[in-house]
Amino acid sequence: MLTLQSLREEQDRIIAALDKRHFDAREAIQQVLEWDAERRKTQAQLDDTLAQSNALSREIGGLMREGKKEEAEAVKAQTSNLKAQSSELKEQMQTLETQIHDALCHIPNAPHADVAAGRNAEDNVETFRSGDASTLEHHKKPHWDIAEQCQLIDFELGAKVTGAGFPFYRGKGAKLQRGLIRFFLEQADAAGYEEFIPPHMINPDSGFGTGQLPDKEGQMYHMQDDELYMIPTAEVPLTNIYRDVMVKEGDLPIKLCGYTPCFRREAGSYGKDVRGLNRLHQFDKVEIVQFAHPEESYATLDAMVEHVKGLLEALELPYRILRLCGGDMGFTSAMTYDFEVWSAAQERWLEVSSVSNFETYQANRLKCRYKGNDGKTHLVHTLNGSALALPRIVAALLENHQDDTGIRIPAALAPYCGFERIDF
RNA sequence: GGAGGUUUGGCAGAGUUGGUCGAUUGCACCGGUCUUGAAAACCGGCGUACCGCAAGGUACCGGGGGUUCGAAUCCCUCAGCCUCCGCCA
Repeated sequence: MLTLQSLREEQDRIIAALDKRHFDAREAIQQVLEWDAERRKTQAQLDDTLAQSNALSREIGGLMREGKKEEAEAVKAQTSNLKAQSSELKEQMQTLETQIHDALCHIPNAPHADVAAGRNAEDNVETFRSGDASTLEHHKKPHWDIAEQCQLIDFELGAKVTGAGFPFYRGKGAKLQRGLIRFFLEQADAAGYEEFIPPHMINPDSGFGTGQLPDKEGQMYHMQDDELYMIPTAEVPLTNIYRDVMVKEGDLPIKLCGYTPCFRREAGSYGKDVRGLNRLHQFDKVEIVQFAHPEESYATLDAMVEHVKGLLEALELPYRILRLCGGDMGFTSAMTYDFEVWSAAQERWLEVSSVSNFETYQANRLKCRYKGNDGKTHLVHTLNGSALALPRIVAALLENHQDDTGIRIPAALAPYCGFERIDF
């Protein structure tokens, strides 16, 4: 969430930035600032009351030690009024703090100055495209047909055993998954990201830390008996490693990566968007995460974008990069680049990666800070990106590297799969 | 799942018959003296957050709640860790 300090100091800038999301923050911010002023006033009163209580208690302590019991009793009588006062003030404080917190939780991150205003995906800005329109393939067999024909993925079996959106991968389909995961992890490793295998379930504190809770509660699978959530992305456990941690300024940037399955309820999705591998309830992804110095975080974002580019180049897939407009960005992000690969059968672009800088929005929830040269503590900037999400990559590989007799596995990937072709 | 123990500031480790304890001490760390430089020694500093222009105040000894004029110290509850038992990949 945004910091109170930033709301106080840069109210106008934040309101203007949030306008780019078509989020009118004027009223909410006004309200928060009012509550905050009240909170500060209340705290001053409370602190004062408590200070008086403490003074009397010390006095009583001194009198008791000297054995002046009656005098002590007399002083005790004075405390009851203060006690009632302070408990009332405490209650007021708590109410105000809760109100402020709840309100802050419902204000999205302020987009970076370079982010375009805009309502939806059509307003996103293409910042890079591999090749040009003439290099795009068309009229290919859709990946769901190939997956069935070559027995790579069994959607119906998944539907029987679990439900729609939980496919089985089999044979070369399974090996392709494993090969891609290893390929992505090795690339991340080479780029200096430390590999983790995190838990696949998280507690509510972690869900709050990265912003899934309370805003996206319904998107996660929830184990009610144990109050745990299935992770929607490795971002959540990886980023929460540094929840409530004071990092050393010299240790920044911290670079982590990890492969996990990701679980998403995807409530409300339907139609062609969910066909085949387009949208699944469980899918595999390698995630990269960085904790960066605020002054470096946009250079870091660029470096992460370059990393993902390298992966798509190696897979020889046609792709483009979009800088999302305000209206299409996630709640917690200050700037996001989406990567899309071409589906030669569906003849449309499929999102395979999202790389974001959250600035201090997550760090403020996580309380992940460093002590600067100035001796003060500052929030770090957090960033993450998919590198990469597998299903749509598989779809794109099957469709774009298709010829009359089968599928060619790109040379960079083949060693990880153990085969160079999938024959029809 | 059952029984017992335990949880203190970056780490180690005091403090549990409630009362100058936000907390002794050591290490680590930062600054200074000394030194050509370093080490050693000595001196000083050294938790976090909030309120306040400041002086200063308030809160925090795993989390939450309670008893009390007053709690790191007593009670309840939840969680983590350790030991033993049970069950099991």
